Amino acid sequence: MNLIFLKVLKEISKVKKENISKLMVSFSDPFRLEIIELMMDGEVCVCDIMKLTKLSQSRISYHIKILKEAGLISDRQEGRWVYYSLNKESLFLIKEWITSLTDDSSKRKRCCE
Amino acid sequence: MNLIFLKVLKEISKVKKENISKLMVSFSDPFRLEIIELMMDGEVCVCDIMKLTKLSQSRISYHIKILKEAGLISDRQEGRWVYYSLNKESLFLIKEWITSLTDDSSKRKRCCE
DNA sequence: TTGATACATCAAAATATTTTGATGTATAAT
DNA sequence: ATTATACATCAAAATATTTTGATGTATCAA
Repeated sequence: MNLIFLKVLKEISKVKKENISKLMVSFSDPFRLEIIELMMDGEVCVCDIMKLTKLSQSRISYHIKILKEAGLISDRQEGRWVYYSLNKESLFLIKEWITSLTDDSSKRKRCCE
Repeated sequence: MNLIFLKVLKEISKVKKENISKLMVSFSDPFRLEIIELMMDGEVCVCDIMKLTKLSQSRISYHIKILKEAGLISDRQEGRWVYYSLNKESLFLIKEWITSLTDDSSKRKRCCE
């Protein structure tokens, strides 16, 4: 493995980490969690979310934007409506990352004196 | 199933949701992600984290506190040192929740007109 | 073409989180 | 007893996120 290859590898893991970070941020707001949970049952439009949560329209749009930029949801326009749904791949990415955290660690100590 | 039982169930799911929410918040900061990843390899003390990340001591303590309050990490004192490690159960809880998001949904539409 | 609906975007205000530097507490070594 | 180390806590400042209300754009129906 040469230096350039290692650099590329590092870059990839950095990108992935940034992905993870954005995904996690998108989970970090209780209203976004609510919206996400609504999407469990399939596609929803903003108007659905408005009815089911009593959040204001622009507030929902704001949170939707965060979710979209994190790559957690996809959208599909149909006439005046925009339908949003969860991206399974993103969820899989997170699950993978969390799994990597629990994978049998060496339990080595690093500390100090 | 009577009403009280349903109420209790709902309460439990609310508590769980609050747990999830806190856990997610604890993942939402890039420095906390770094700290978490350091713990993958086993226990670490604040001094380890200082050496490995160049974050200031009080800054690390702050983030540690967030992680602890979310129930994501445990601590164990040994003389002057405090060793922190990941709680596998919490990670499992998140994984479970994320899995529930992907579990085959009915794809029903709710919308509008 | 006019008006209504669905949603996005924007800037300002409100609110929350994070960082910093100082100080506090406990343990341990001299 | 004094000093040094490891870490926690605090209040103030810096920074980031969220909410609000107004306005903009596209689609559709009358």
